[in-house]
Amino acid sequence: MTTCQKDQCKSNQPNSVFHAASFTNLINPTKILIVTFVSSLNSVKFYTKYLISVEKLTSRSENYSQWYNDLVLKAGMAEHSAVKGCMVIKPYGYSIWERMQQTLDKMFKDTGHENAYFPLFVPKSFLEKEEGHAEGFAKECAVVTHHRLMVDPDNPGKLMVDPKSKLEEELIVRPTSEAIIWNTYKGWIQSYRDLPILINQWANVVRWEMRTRLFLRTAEFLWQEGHTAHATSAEAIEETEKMLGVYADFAENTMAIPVIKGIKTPNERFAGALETYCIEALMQDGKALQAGTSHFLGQNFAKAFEVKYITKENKQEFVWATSWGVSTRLMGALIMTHSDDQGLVLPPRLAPVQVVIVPIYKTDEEFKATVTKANEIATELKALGIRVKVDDDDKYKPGWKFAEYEFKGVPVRLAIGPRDLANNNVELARRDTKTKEVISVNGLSAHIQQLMEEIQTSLFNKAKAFRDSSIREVNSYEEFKTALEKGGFISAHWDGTAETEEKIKVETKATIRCIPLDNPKENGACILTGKPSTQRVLFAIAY
RNA sequence: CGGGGUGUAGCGCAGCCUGGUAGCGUACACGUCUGGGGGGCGUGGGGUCGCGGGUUCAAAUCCCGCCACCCCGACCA
Repeated sequence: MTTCQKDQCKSNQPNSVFHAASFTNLINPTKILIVTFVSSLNSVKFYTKYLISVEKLTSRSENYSQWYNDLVLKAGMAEHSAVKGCMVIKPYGYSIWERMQQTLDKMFKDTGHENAYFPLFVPKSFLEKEEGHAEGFAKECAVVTHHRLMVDPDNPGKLMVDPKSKLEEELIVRPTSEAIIWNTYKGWIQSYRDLPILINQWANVVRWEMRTRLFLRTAEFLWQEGHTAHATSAEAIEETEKMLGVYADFAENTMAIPVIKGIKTPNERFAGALETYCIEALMQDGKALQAGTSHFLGQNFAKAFEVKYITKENKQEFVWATSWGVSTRLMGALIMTHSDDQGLVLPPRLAPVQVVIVPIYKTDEEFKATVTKANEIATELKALGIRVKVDDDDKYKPGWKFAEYEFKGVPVRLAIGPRDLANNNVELARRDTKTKEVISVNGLSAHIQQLMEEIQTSLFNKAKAFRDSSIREVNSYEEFKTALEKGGFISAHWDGTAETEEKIKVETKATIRCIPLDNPKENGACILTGKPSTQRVLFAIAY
């Protein structure tokens, strides 16, 4: 029985990534290739084997969700692991994450933060100290109860949990680190002189989600979590807002993803926070994605862990806290913001390879000549700090390489053949616009350097135009429901109650994504209850 | 947890209904002709058919049980 929805596909596997393979005994079968991918970073060459499929993608209009999945798998970003809900981040995907990390890490340090590392395990008694926090995370925790295995006496060759190794107290695999960190801060803080503490941690966390999606929601994910301690409320709020600004800056300028800065409603707040600030992005399918959060934790954790300091006036005060984080989920945002039916589209600032040069040749002489020229150009580009790769691999044909680098989102491709050599030209192809032009080698590197900026900006502008055109103001519940079908953000009045928010969520699946920070005050009537409202909020269906 | 699927070569799949030599494509190896958008031809290697029982002279195929994963929903960054 055919359940796959793709046209003509006979697969009975609805999630089949490889549709063409289901065209039994027909043309265009699945192709999977091992290619050697070479990236040059700081003169060091990394050779990595990638397993890549080169068959066509499901189109976005056909099935957005499947397009996303196929793309992540086929572009070699990540794959499902043997562990349910956990993914393997593959070298190409990880190299993008590394670039994100590097940029963010510098931004954190430039704003006065230092990195540290805290334990993976949180004793259960720590987690339960802050009540709201405990309740919020209780349902999704991995729990360590024993510390030893033994050979099963009844089942040779099998292991069993040694019942004698039961822990006195269960350890929770961190879903986030507030508890263990604030327990630690207790020992670090006595006086106002010890404040502020501005620490970031790069780590993995585990949240036992019922349903997972590559990058967007996995049981284990990589992130950074900042945890700061301050003497005053005002200082902590300033920190919270500052880091939200860092996130917005990073999303927009490095990832080319436009975001809306805002605060969450009490319903959507982080468990244990007094205020949750967020950046919200809009994906191509009209669904919103929370891209980062920054929390003002008040004195909740200080009180729970009894973290006090002595003021200049020799008085005891509880410490004020913030925490903030972004995760590998941003990888999902990156893909769903820019990529198309031909594969990944990467902004130059994050692309592991920014320019690929493909020599085209028939004879050995032509090979030597084109590769020599390619290397000359590459040297010039590298001198300008551009990440460039010359693909002189003779195992693959030019056409294959073109398709391959397009799929992997390399921003610019140069092709050099005998014809170009004769005319001192190269063929330059842009991934984002899919345009090609033949241009002179003279002044090429400067042109490309400029082009990198142009592509970066162009991607952002394109995404922003889409986002801006997807914000719709409505003034009635009927309008609201109609607008929801189109996707995007909906700007509407809300009476400010959790009941109304919940009812709208149940009836329409839309949630309040945020109350934008720069929101103008405006009197109106709640779209559901008609009660007075002083400002619009942004609703959307979210990932 | 509810609903729907799938486990057969590295990957994608057919074969199962109607039991009888494990097959196709691709990838891989070698040869050869090729080479400006995913090459052609030829040869070759590669398998605990998810696991455990049962029926049978004989099980990938029929029966029972189990496991795993994927997709859709509720929960969440």
